[in-house]
Amino acid sequence: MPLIDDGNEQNFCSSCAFSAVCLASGYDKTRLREMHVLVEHTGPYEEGRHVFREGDEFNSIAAVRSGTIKTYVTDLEGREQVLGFYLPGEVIGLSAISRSRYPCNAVALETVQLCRFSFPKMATLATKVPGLQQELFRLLSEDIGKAGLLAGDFDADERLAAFLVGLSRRYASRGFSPTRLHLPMSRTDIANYLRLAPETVSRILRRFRDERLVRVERREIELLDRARLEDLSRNVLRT
Amino acid sequence: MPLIDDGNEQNFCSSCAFSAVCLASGYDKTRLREMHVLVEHTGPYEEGRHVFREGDEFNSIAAVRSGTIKTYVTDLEGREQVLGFYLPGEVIGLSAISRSRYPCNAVALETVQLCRFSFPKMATLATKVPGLQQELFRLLSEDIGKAGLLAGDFDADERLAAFLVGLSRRYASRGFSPTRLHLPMSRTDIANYLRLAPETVSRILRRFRDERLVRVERREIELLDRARLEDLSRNVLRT
DNA sequence: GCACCGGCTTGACCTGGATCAGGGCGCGGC
DNA sequence: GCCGCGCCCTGATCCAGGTCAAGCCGGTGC
Repeated sequence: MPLIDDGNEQNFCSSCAFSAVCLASGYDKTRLREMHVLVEHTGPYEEGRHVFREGDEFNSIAAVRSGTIKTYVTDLEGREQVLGFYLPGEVIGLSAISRSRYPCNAVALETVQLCRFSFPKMATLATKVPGLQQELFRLLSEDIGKAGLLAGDFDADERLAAFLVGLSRRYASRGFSPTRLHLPMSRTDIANYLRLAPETVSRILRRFRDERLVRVERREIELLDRARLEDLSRNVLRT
Repeated sequence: MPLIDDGNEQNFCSSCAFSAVCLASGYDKTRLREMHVLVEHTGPYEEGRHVFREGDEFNSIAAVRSGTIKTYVTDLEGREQVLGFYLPGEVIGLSAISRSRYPCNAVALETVQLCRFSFPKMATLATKVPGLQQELFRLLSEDIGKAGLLAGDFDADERLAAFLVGLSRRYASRGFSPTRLHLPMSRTDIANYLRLAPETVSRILRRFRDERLVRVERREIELLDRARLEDLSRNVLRT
């Protein structure tokens, strides 16, 4: 895992959430070089390969460059509980800071490339670059809110609609189509994440199709009536 | 709201989560004075009074000194959703950082006294006191995990047991009895927080009582069989 | 081609917890 | 004392979504 191109600003990983920060706030040549030292492009992680496992020592957070990651824990009866999906541009590992061990497993759903950041070095740099500290606080705080979203007592329709709209927005904010999306995860994973049975996801997707809200073909989904879906999910997503 | 006793180290608010940090890490007279400037003791907030409301501009986080705070949001149909309870020593307002507005309401359940910290000033100070930055990162990261706890698909028994054990642990870590506890919130609030109906909470509490797991008298609870309760809640709390 | 396998769908049935309805009890006001 | 009001408890009924069982469909190996 070589350190990345240290002289060439053009090649500085453009999908990393932090590069923009570093460039935007108090950016200068010296600091850019400091950033380079603590960024490491890793991968590819093929489908099914773990990026980290519960209990592993925490040392770095990572931005997804390409592919999709699923995080999950297993309960004492061995059942899996999906905690989240991470798309390109999103940051993984933040919940590990407090206990200095990863509290969950992270596995690649599709071939994944990562931008890995040493967290201790990052924190040190953050004391010198206020914008970076801000960005870290922001990312952490944002995740607190996100985690609570699915905790509410919403019915299955609301959950699934919110899931689709959420994905759509996340893809859209990264420049992908907000209406045609490819689901990188299985129905079972979606169901598990939403705390529903796979059969329920299947049935509701069927109903959404009958009501012309979506078009579904295997893992390709087209959102036909975003307004209605947004409406269904407004209690979950809080606009 | 006067700034607090600036000269006297003995009087420095002992229940504030951050004072300890400041004292532990790179503590010196100058920095202690800096801490004082950004700490403000506020209150009392009588039962039912709001500490902040959804949409209020975010400027400070606060440690609870005494009393209990409930946070909640209201959905578009006006129904309340309880997000959490904050006991003495716990920090409130962290989820507001990312959007610079409070994303929820916070109301006093019993007369509350607060230690209020200007967050911008706090962040600035954190660039000078690495231990403080660490502590902030830790607090934020911790909350990410906490929020996810109740999101799992647990049954009503597991939820209620986890609630009781969780409270017990939190009180214990602040020096209160881990077995005899006073519930500052109503059954309705507990039910709402756990995403159950109040009737369900009542029935399960009844059953726990019949099974000699707890003794219940109005809002006073004694945990009679902690081992069994811990066991019931282990999937939720993950030990 | 065919057989197998894993992911998905569909139907029939069951159940945990919500909902509805009613009643008790402690506390404050008068 | 008595009344009224919140809060809490309890029983009867209902239903969203889970579970069980079976079939489908596309992809892969032979």
